[in-house]
Amino acid sequence: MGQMNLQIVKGMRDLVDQEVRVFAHLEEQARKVFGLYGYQELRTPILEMAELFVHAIGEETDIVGKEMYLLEDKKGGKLALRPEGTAPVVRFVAQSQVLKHQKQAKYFYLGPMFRYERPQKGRFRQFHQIGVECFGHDGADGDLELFLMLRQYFAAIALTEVTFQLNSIGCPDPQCRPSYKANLVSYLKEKKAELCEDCNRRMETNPLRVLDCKVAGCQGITQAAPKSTEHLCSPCANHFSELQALLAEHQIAYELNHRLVRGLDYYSRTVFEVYSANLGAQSAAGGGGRFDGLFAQYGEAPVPSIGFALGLDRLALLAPPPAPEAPGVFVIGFDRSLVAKWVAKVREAGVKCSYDPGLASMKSQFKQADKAQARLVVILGEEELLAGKVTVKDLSKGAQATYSPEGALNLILEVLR
RNA sequence: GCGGAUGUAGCUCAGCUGGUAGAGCACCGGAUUGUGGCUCCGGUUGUCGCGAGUUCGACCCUCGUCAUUCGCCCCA
Repeated sequence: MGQMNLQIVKGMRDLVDQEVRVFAHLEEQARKVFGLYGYQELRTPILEMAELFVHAIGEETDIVGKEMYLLEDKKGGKLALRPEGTAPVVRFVAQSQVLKHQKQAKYFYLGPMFRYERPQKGRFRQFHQIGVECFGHDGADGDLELFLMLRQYFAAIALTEVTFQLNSIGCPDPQCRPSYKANLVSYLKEKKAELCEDCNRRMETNPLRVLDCKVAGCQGITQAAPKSTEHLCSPCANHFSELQALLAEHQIAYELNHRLVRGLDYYSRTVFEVYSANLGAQSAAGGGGRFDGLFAQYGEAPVPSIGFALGLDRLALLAPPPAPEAPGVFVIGFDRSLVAKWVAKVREAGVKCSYDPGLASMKSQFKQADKAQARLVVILGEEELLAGKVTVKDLSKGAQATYSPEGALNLILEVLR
């Protein structure tokens, strides 16, 4: 047997200690804030029927076409590692029929998602999202609630420097998005020669996508393109202006971006993204929108719905790290059993405690205490052993004194709890 | 799937048209024979990503391969 290749799978990563604390902190704050708004935590499986995502996200999207992790179970059932969180939540709501006995259902979820993409800054094949979905209410005040909640959440994690971008892409009514799309396509066809190769392709497959092309030449053209918000049917137009009025009323800052279109097929009306610089090419830390038509795509009775997802890995790059872990005690000595006894005693008292199992030289043990960022050092040397006493040194002050065993423990509790 | 950059000590990196490797930090020891963090002195550390090729000789040149990273596509 040769040397095993002990290497993590491409696009996956191990999170250790501080990194885990950052994630845990972001999750904990989400639970707290979303809970205030009446959202319940929902944990869905990581595996779903592949079909679920094909219907929700759209057959021709890259996510379904080439980025899903697909596998078969032993009976040949086609499964997928979930590439996003909305479809599973919708599946749960439909399957459990919660809306049969309540008007609204509000859930948040957090956990890993999987897409087979080329990794780069802020993008991994296993990535983590925090998302929320609100079902059963179609008013603009429902949209507003998400913005209020996001604002509160960003404040809770001390995240500044983010901006909301907002747009409305209308609904499937023939008077609305389809008519706008036709309008847009005919405009784009006139400019065909000036658009990049990709955009010429997108014009056929997904014309709205031309709007967010990054090529400078295309941007110049799309700047002047017809805007979706100017071609909304009147219910959609009312919804959008109502939302803008509410945002103003609650002093939520946003930028209208008529070139904002979201990647997944299920969105309708309100779409928005959370932007930040400092994310390299991945400037979006999150995004969401309304998806009133998704239930119908599954052959279910329609349910007005809206939600968003935040990229946890990206938030972790942006948010200031949480407070470091509380310091503890380090026990130093030469007598194995005496050291072990004190270590146990301090830990049982609820204070973080470590020691050098090698019981190296005093100097070395002190260095380790410093490195472990201990606040107090319990010294069990020969003098202490003879006198039946304990010396405690405060590393932050450099001062030390000798106590009875009881006195030492009291001091530790006083300083560190 | 496509393009660019990078792979040398535990970490961050240097290494001159090719002559078989170095710095800082870290680690260990000493100055301080019971005391860290600062300072000074000394010491250890390498299949130079992997595999071929060119060459008297390759960390350096060629090709391949793997990995990382930044972009494109797409998306959180």
